[in-house]
Formats: sequence, C-alpha cells, structure tokens
Amino acid sequence: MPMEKTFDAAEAEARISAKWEADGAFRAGANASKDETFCIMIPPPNVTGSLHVGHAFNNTIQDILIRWKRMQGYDTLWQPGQDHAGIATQLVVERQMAAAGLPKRVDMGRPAFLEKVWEWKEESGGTIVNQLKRLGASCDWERNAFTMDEGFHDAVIKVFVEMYNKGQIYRGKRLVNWDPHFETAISDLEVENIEVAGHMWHFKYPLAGGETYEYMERDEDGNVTLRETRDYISIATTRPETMLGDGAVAVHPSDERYAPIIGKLCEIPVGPKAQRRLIPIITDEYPDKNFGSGAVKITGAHDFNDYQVAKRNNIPMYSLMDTRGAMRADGRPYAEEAATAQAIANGTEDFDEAKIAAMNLVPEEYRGLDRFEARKKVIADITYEGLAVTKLVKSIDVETNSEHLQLVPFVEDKPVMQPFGDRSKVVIEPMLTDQWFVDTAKIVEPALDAVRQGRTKIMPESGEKVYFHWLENIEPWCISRQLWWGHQIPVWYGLDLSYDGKLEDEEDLDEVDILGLLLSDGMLQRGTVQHCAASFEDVQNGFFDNNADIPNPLSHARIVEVADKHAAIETLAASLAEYNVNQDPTHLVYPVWRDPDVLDTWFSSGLWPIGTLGWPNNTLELQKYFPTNVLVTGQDILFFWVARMMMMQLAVVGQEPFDTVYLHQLVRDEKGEKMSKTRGNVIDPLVIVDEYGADALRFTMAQMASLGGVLKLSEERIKGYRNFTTKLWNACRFAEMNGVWEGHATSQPPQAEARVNRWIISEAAKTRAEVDAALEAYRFNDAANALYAFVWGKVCDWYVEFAKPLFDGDQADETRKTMAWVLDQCMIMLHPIMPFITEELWATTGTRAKPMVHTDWPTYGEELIDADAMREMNWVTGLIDDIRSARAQMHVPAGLKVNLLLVGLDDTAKAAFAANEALIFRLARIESATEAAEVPKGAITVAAEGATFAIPLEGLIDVAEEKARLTKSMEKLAKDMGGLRGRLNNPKFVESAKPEVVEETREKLALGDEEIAKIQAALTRLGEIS
RNA sequence: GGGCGGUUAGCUCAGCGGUAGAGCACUACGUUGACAUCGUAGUGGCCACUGGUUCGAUCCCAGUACCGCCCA
Repeated sequence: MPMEKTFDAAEAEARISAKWEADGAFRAGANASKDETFCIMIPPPNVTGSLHVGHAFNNTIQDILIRWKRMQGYDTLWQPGQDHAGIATQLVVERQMAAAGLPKRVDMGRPAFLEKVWEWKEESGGTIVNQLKRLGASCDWERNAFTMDEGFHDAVIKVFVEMYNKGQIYRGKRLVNWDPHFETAISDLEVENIEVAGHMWHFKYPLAGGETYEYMERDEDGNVTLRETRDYISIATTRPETMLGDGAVAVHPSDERYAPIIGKLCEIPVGPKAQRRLIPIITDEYPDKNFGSGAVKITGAHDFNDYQVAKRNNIPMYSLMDTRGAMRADGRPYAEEAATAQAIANGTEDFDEAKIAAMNLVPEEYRGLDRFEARKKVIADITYEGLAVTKLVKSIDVETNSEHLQLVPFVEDKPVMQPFGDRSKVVIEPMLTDQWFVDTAKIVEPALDAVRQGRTKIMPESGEKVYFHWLENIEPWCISRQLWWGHQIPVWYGLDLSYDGKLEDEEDLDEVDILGLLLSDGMLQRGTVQHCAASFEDVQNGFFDNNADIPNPLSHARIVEVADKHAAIETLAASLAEYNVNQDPTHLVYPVWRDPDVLDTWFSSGLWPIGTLGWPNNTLELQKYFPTNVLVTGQDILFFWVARMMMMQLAVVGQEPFDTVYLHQLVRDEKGEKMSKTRGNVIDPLVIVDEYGADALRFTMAQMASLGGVLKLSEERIKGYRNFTTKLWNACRFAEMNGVWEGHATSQPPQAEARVNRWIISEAAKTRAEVDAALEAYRFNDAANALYAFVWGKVCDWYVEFAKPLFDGDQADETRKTMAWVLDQCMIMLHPIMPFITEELWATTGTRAKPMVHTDWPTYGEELIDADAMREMNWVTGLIDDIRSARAQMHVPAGLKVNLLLVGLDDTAKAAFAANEALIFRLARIESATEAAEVPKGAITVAAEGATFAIPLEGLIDVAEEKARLTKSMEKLAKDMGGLRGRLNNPKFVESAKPEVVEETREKLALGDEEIAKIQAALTRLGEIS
C-alpha cells in the first residue's frame, strides 16, 4: 500500500505509544548494551497537576536525552513520579467534598479525611502521567513513584529522625509566612509578591512625659530648612494595625534629626488612653533616612525586617493575630497585659519567648476584628485623636469663591509589594509560630563544595552564581506545615512530670503527689518533653527514660497515644484519680500525643533521587543509577528544590544526587509574556499535539532550548516544524515511489562510487558529529538546527533532486542504497526529538531488526567524510545556484532550457563538470554544453572557481541589466577584497595573527581576485556591444 | 535597594576574537518525475551607545541607556 501524502499524527501517536508500552520499551535497562548507566529523575509534577507548556518543555528535554542515551546502548532509567503537593491536594479534595455536600474536613476528622484524599488520588492522580505519555515521554512508567507511597514515606520519616538525632532539625518560634486562609505556614515559593496600590500613613508617637526636642531638617548644603519644637516622633507605616504590637521605634544611627531623643520612650498612640504603652527609641542600621520620616516602628512579630531588628536589639515581639488573621481574643484583659509589657519595656521585668507569646496586647475594642477592619479602626481612632500627621490643603469654596486652608491627614498613595498565597490568594501574614526547621547552616557546606569543586555542574553557568549567592546566605528552612495531607512529623510530646523537683522518686506515688499533679496549675503550666522516632512503638523508650526519676509506679506507667495535650491532661488526670482510689498500678497510663503538623512537600521531594530508588534499602537500582546524571528543571526552583536535594542527599547518603543540573526558563508566549488565564495567552500543549502532532511541538521545544535562552513559544513556529515533519515524510515517500526501500534492511553505509552519494554520506557523518556534540553540550537548539539544515537543506533540497536523474543511469543501484541509508540516518538522528514520525517511518520503510526506539545510534565519523566529494559538490551546488540566480535576474523564463558555454575550465573544473553534468543540466535547466574559447557577445556570464560559464542569449538579454548585475556583484567582491588586502598589507597582522588565519586570508583574496577578473572580462565584453 | 541576565535582519533567536547566520515574515516568479504543510530567486544589519585592550572587537574589559527575571 503506497504511503499517504502526509503523516497522520493523531492516528499514529496513540498506536505507537501503546506499542512502546506493550513492548516495555522504556523499562530501566531496555536496549542496554553497555554497563554504563544514564539516569534522569523527573521533577515530580504535583499529583493534582495537569500538563502545561512548562512540563511539555521540561519533559521534552529529558526525553531527548534519555532516548539518545538509550539508543547509544546505555543502561538508562528515566524515573517518573509525582509529589503529594500538600496544600494543593488538600484544597482540591476539600473543594470536591464541598461540591458533593460532604462534611467539612474538621468535622470529618483526620483519618476519614485522609481516606478521602487517597480515594481522590486513586481516581485522578494519574492525569498528568497520561498527558506525559501523549508527549512521548519515555519514562519507565512501571516504576512511577509517589512521595506518599509507603516506602517513600518511610524513607522521609527515617531521614527526619536521623537529622533530628544529629541536631540538624529543631523546633522553634520563628517568623514564617502564614496563610490565614489555609491556616498553615507556607514556603517562600508559595508566596507571590504582587505590587498593589497601598497607602502610607504618618502618625505621631508622643514622647513620654510630654518631653520636647528641637527638630531640624537640612538641605544638601547643610542649611536648615525646617526647625520646630516637637513633642513627638513621626512614623510612617503601611500597616497601622500592627502598631498594637510595636516594641520600639528605630532610627538610623547617623540620623541627626532624632539624635536628641535616642534612648527616650515614646507612646504608641492607640488603645485605651490609660494604658498606652511606652516603647524605646533605638538606633539600628535598618531604617532608611530618606524614606518616610526616617523613623520606623518595630513590630517584630509581624514583619520580616522588623523581626531582624527586634532580634538584634532584644525587643519583645508581640503576636497580635490568630491563625485566621483576626486580632487575638485570647489571654488576659488588655490592661493587665499592657502593664506587663510596660514593665518589660522599662526593664523592670524579665521576659522570655513563651511569656511574650502568651501575651495579648490587643485592646478589648479591637479583639476579634479582622486585620483589615482593625486597620481602619486604628486609623480612624488616631485621626480622631489628632495624632495623624497632617498637611495643609488649599480648597476653594464654590459659593463664596474664597480660599480655605484645611488640615487633612497626610496619607501617601504608593504602590507596595504585598505577599499573597499562591493558592489561597489571601494576603500572607508574617506570624511568629512554633515550627520545625532544618538547621541549613549545618548541612550547606557539602552542597556548596560539590558545585565549587565541579562534582556537580550547573548549566547555564550563571546558575552557579545564583546558587552560591543563595546558599552562602541561607536561612533556616521551615519544614512544618499545619496540614493533614503529608508526612506527619514523627515527634511525640508528653507532659513533663519531673518539673522542679516537686515529684521525688525517693518515695512511691502518694496522695500529695497526685493532688500536686491534679491541681489546675499542676500540669497545664508544666512544659512538655518530646521524643522523635519512626513510630509510636519506637518512641516509648524515650518517655520511660524521662519518667525514670518520678515516683513509682508512675515511672512505669504504660505509655498510650492520645490526640493532643488537652486529651493528655484529661487522660493522665483520670488515670491518677483511678489509681488514687484503687491503687492498681496496672491501669496507670502516661499519655503522649504526636505533633499534628506535616512536613513541607519540598522536604520529601528533597529526597526524590534516593527515595525513588528504594533507599534506605540498598536496592539494585540504587546501586546502579545513583548518583544520577542530569537533572532538568526550571530555574525558578533552583533554591527550593535543587539546592535542597543537594543538601539532603549529601546529608543522608554523602553523595551528590546528580552530576549536571540543566536549568531552563519559564515558557512564555510569543511576545515573551507569562502565560496566564487572565491574559488569555495560555497555550495548551495537548491542543497543540492534537492539531500539529507531538513531534512538531517537541521539535519546536528543542529548537528554542538554547542555554539560558528565553523560551518564547509561538504557534506559527510549531506549524513550521509540522511542515518539517511533512517534508521528511515526503522524502521517504519519494524514495518509496522510486523503489528505494525494496528489499532494504537496516544497513551499513553503502560503498558508493558517485561523488553525489559520497557527498551526502559525508554530510550525514558531519551531521552526526554535530548532533552528538550539541547534545553532549546540552545545546538542544544546535542539535535541532543541525538536523533541520541537513534533512531539509541538504537531503531534500539537493540530494533528492540529484537522485532523480541518477535513478535512470548506471549508478541507480548505489544511489538507491545510499538514499535508503541516508534517510535511515535522518530518522535515527531525529528520533530523540521526533519519536513518533520516525518510529512510523522506520516501520513503514524497510525490514528492521529492532524498533526505532531501540535502534543503535550511529558512531561513524571521519572515515565516512570524503573531502574531495564535499569540495566537488559544493562547487556543483554553487554553480547551479549561480546559474539559477543569473537566469532569474536576467528574466530568462524558468521553463526555457538553454545552452551553456564552458570557457577556460581547468582540469578540476572539467572533471567536476563532467562527473555531474546530468545534475547540473537538470537543476540549472541546461539543454547542452559546449566548450568555447571565449564568452561571446550578448551572453550571461557566471564565474566559478577554475571556470567561466556563459549562456549565450544574444538579443534576449538586456545588456544594461546584465552590466548592472555584474557590476553589483563585482563591487561587493571588490569591497571584501579591499578589506582582506588591507589586512594582509598590515605587517602587524602578518606577524601577530595565527599562520593559518593569514594563509586563509591569502586564499580568500586570491579566489576573490580571480572572480573579479572574470567578471571584469565579462563586463569588458559587454561593453563591446553597443 | 541587592543579585543574575539581555539589547544582532520586520519578528523570534543563534553566533561570542578573523569582518554576520537560521527560521518565520515579506517581494517576484512557478502545476519542473516526493512535498503548495511546496519549489526557485530576491529584499533586508553603523551586531544599543561611549570608551579601552588587540594587528583585528558583534564577541573580551569598563561605563551609559533601556528591557527582563529573582530576592528585598
């Protein structure tokens, strides 16, 4: 059955995919002919994800590499998988439950909810896998991994326990990005900073005790421009509601305006007058003298910069909000809290973290208000009291036409960068909370050294600078999330019963002890003890040890797990009460509860390389494929994922996870803008695949992938590469029509005699070297372009045309063989980029030992390159180009076959012409060729190396036009030769330049001069016609 | 404000010491033994600017301008 006119991608892709899968073509080690391995870990997409152009690009690059290496006979593994995407998944499932009218998460309870999540995962978690398959991604799908799989889960927990035991993980109160919608800490990555229209309010903080000072402003020359007596310090803020938690006012140490009041106290101008807090005026490098008033309020618990200032200066940080971003309503009455805070500010009372955390400095009338409501009220209250900074505004009364000067609050409208949760879309609140951290400073050095010492290479190199910059300034990594879906932190807490020696173990538990424990303050006020282990069973010993010092039989109480601290207190109380009555020690229990938080998804995906290979078991795969070879990922997650994988793998197994990191940019639209639903410029890769085929999309991706390049995807381009697939298809169809494939099996390069055949074989060899070099260097664009230039520019444009006359001649057989081989090479070398069409052509065109996906990648090189053939065919194609060009410019009808005169051919030219006469005749539309002593009058002249050709067209050509044509090309040549001659005449050039450069320049000049002479002769000849 | 990039043909981008390339677009012609998802020919560039290094700079260095991205 003859081939169709075009490749039907839609029909073929599904069929070919199914075949690959059925054959296990992508299994680890498939087609391996050497021991050397090549392994890529897929950057795990979210299990909730669906394929976007970023995935399409990222996975195309990986697939190109893995297919190329697989064909080369490496033992390859492309490990696929998904991560559990804590927040995203929880959100999706909660939404779905709401839509289905199911109870809310909190009402349902943790175990039931997690069951729902798993149900969802089983049903919908495979979406992206199927989409990746449509792209042709040749992952070992049977090994598909998931960060919540049992084995992976256990590995994550094991790492946590190990790092905890090494002191690399700790719990602490830190300022974190808090999402008030999801009520969890989130990572920096999950925060989008967006510029929004904001306001800057200016308020007066009165000095304590009505003190005054001389406030002066100066211009650049030091002249006083403003001088007044003030009893306040002016503060600018974009977040007035946080004033309630201010701990200080800071100014720059060099700011002379405020020098007189450093160290004094000022009053926060909000809240009940009687309990206004006084806070110190301190100096710190942070305030910018030129920004606002130069004085900054310091609210350590609600701003990242302030947090640093507060830490440096030991300023208390008062939390003002609850987990939903409303003003706190817990704690003691405001008057009491404010008094304590004042004592702290005065230095008369000590404070520690826990004490400060428990205090609620929100005045009663603000308690429970949403943060944005609170802001409005603070502004209104301060303004009402006259403590807003004001300015004079001129207004004109319309009725009386008289001018009025009016004082209005000074509020600047200014754009501010505001943090938003990327999923919740609510404003993120910096919050002081108890969180778990990885002490990154302790594990960062090996990750830095690995790149510094070249064991891991980041491409493009600019990525290394960014990597160093970030890691050298690394912050502790907050790894706890207040979610349910994820790896629950393997730490259990128990009540600290050995507190302050009240319970002595010298005697057994008596009634006094029990009452002491049960009294309201007894257990609640006590701290907790914590232990970390992989399971509840494993953690119990730790608690036994803690309890060793407390009285019998409590020290031997059975350890039970309860929900939380509250339940623990109740359980212990009940147990003690029961014991007090029946004195039966066998019923005594010591309750512990597990930390409810889960780990940041990045913590688990940080273990992706070893986790997917079966660590901590020393699996065959782990031994074989780890460390892996390349990680292909987006620049945007260099810190969040790549750097963390480096740190984690080095911390856990002491090896770099990969030797090369290939970073790429975000895929944008054709104008370079980010794709977004609101902009409406989103390109759906699957729609593209439907319309143009996966191969066209993939080729486009490869072609865009210059190192460090901006990725601008345009549909026009994709269309262009779809055309390229058609071109290849039709070249093969042409071959089919000419019997090229008859009896063809995958072959060795044919022993060809004809220069044309030797030439195209040489071109194939050259291309193979170029493609390999490009892929070795991760220059996918170079590989794609080299293939495009070879397949279209050499094979289709020239070789297929050359073959047409040869099929009728003596060399028809070798030409058929050569064409079959050359087209095979096109298919093979294109396969990593365009797997579908090449697999289809492979099956259609000959008898094949193996499917394309497992066909051996060529290794031929220099031995196939015939320099003489290349030179000769370049001369031939150049001659044909020149004749065609001259004909077109002289308006010789395309259909008109003409006679060609050969003038003064040297031996080389003569031989070249004779050997390729048929091709030249056909492509340049020549009827006949005759030798002539000279160019006759009224002919078109074409100068070539070692020859002059002429087409006699007396009476047909426009002499003036031919003169103009020749003059133009001569002028261009003369200009170029002028440059070359200038260089050669410069003695310094001849002295300093490399000898081969000088030689090359001489040759170019000689050839150019020769051509000029020929054109000159032609012009002279033309001049004789009149 | 700090860091990292970019500025080359109308557009999208390669090239990064030896005097400029591709694809697309554009113009003209064209049913030449596969392909109109095509063919042939053609137009198009002070390689952002200013200095420096060099025999020689689009390429290396310094500065300027503008444009991105990341982090504050």
